[in-house]
Amino acid sequence: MPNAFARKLRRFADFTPEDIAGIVRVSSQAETWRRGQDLVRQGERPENVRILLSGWASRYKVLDDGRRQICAFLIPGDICDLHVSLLNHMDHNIGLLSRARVASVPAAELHSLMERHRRVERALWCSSLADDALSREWLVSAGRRDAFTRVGHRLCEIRTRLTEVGLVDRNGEFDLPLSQEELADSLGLSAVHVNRTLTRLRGEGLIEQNRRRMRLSQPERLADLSGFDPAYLHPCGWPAEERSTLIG
Amino acid sequence: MPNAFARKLRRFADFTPEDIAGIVRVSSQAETWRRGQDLVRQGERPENVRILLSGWASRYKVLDDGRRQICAFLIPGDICDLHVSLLNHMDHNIGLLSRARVASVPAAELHSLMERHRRVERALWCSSLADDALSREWLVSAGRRDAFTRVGHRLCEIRTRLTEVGLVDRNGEFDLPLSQEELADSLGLSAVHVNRTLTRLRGEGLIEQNRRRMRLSQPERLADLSGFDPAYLHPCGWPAEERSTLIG
DNA sequence: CGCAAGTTTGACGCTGCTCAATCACTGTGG
DNA sequence: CCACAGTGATTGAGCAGCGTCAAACTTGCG
Repeated sequence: MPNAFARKLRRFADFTPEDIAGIVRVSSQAETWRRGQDLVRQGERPENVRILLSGWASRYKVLDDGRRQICAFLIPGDICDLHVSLLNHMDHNIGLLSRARVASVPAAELHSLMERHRRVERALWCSSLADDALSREWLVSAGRRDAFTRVGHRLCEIRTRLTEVGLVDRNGEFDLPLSQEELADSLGLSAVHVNRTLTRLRGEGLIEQNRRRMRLSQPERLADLSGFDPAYLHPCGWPAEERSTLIG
Repeated sequence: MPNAFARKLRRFADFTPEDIAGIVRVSSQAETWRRGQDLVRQGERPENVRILLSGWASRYKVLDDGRRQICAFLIPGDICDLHVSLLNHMDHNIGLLSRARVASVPAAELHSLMERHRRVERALWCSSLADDALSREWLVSAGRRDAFTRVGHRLCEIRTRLTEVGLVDRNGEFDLPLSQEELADSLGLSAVHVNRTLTRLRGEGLIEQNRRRMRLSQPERLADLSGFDPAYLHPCGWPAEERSTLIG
């Protein structure tokens, strides 16, 4: 599979080789960005749609007093903003959490791709819906889960998402390029409390870490303890029996 | 303006009379529902797109232990799920917070409307983007605002949304058909603490309530105190100077 | 080797939760 | 018309989860 973007979309549709070629063509112009840079800032009206080919990014907002809330993690294959051309301005920032390769596609080009390849269009909308579902689940965590289940649930979610794009290795290990503060800002917790919670998870034999590598030692048990049910990630855009009839 | 749905969409586009007629046609078949009924349940795959013509509804999820998180309020004119046909299942419930009139539109009919009236299609996507922005702001509240600013911010948001669809009267009063528990479940707080917070807001002369009528006595001050900036509601789908060139 | 950024740990206290009792309001049946 | 029940609002007491502050330690990087 040519690149992360195509790999991700394939989750939502059975593409023809022409579909794939179209996807790869629009996402071939990539630039390398550094950790800490902002792809887009609040209030801007970007010209292009950005696609993450490698590395992590986040949507985030900053309050008056400097507190920050990360609203989404973007991982390889994710589109940063499909709808750029419809908005009058960005209501949040998109910042890079690691070094990353980013493709920049003029909105018109993406729209024309969607016109010519309806399966691609459908896959893009599905992926956008999956993002909405993710966002709802983050709200449930922030609103109604305690620190322990919040952290556990988030780790399960990340592992599942990374698995889908082939970024979890045979041992179940994956790169997690997040500082504890960034994780905290995504969960609505303080960095100190995230630290204590990770320590506890480690102590209970649920996770193993060194450096920026992470492994969930007992994924099913952690999922159980933290109420993680991957259904909301919509692992497939539509029921298997309809895959062939609905597309095209 | 014929109905709440048309009134809402008009915010995002300059429609022709034919556009309006199309909108009204698809949303004319409405049924009355009672408070407490669920329009759609988690796990279902609904056939039709639902549109709220009057009354309030909520998207919500329930955790294993019975705790509930409301992820969105739907008010007159809102579409409950534009994307129903793309999903393999609902990842949340939609429940009615008050008696309501609900139109039920076959997905195919809505799609055909969108094909024939591109301004309507565009308005629908804009409204869907505005919902995403709302959802992000709820996450910011749940994650990073204290109880006082959380409640104040939510009240400002509700007032702004209701104003946009003409449901705030000359005195600034509006119907708020929410119990304190429902408000709490939307904010990630306990009902008791929401009660104390409302009492404080009342004590500071920021709000006035009786029964289910609400009035923000000093809207600007409350907005200021709670960090409410309506920009995220995307009051207009695109900049004014581009209204005429982008549509159609 | 040395600085900067990130992690870890402890102490302390506040915000917001839980439990529980009381009060107010609305609708119901006798 | 009134007693009664059920739902929601209000208030108090007690407490715990999590935040803040601060210091020590570790790791990454030039």
